[in-house]
Amino acid sequence: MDLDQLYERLDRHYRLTEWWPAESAWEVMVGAVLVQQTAWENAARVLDDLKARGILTVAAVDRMPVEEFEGLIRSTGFYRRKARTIKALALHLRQRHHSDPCDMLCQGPDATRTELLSLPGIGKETADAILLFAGGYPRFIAAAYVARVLGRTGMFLDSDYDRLQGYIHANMVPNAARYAHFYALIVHHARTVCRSHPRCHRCPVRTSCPSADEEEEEVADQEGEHQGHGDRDQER
DNA sequence: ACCCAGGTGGCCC
DNA sequence: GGGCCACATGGG
Repeated sequence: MDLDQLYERLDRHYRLTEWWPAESAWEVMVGAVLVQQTAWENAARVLDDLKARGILTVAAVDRMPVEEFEGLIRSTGFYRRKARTIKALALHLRQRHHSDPCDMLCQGPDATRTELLSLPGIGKETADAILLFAGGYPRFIAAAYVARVLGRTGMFLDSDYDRLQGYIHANMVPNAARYAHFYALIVHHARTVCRSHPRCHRCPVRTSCPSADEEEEEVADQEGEHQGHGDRDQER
């Protein structure tokens, strides 16, 4: 199995229609920070709240005291660090790019990436998410989920960020829309099926996966989806 | 009461 | 170059 085959099979199986809803480059940037080590639903709630308050703008965040912003994003976890990161990003955009995210992005992927990585709290993954989803540049996000899925299928066993990203870039046509879609498929697949404890019995690529665990009991086979919490009567 | 979540940076060797 | 840790809330 190669990357294109994995992509086709995940696409045919999951049929995702949207993966990073955002109405502006700034919304992508804020979302990329808020979603760090957090479920997307938590970040999305905060984004909706900021939007409803009319403060999902560079200028509004830039003017706001950091303590106030912390309170607004608290439910996404790591809120002190994330608040400082987003404030630093807003300050950087005001000082260097007329508070316009697109003014930074239009410099091109390499210059933009260097600037993003110079900011506290923005690492390779967050920078590449911004480049891909806000800038439309074909940079694949070599997240932990990607390493897990490609590792289990045996396609690529190295989880080092740069080497993993290099593998994707070298083995897939560098098309931003395709990268974004493929990334979304892998994230969805890793969260629902290829989890820490994988559910191989419902995996669309199990016949091509050397890690597939055939003898998975059929417990949750039907769509019942009751999470029983293994909390049965303890003593025998 | 666990484990996991669309990471990053600091410190250690 | 890796391994460990703090950062923090929310959901299953």
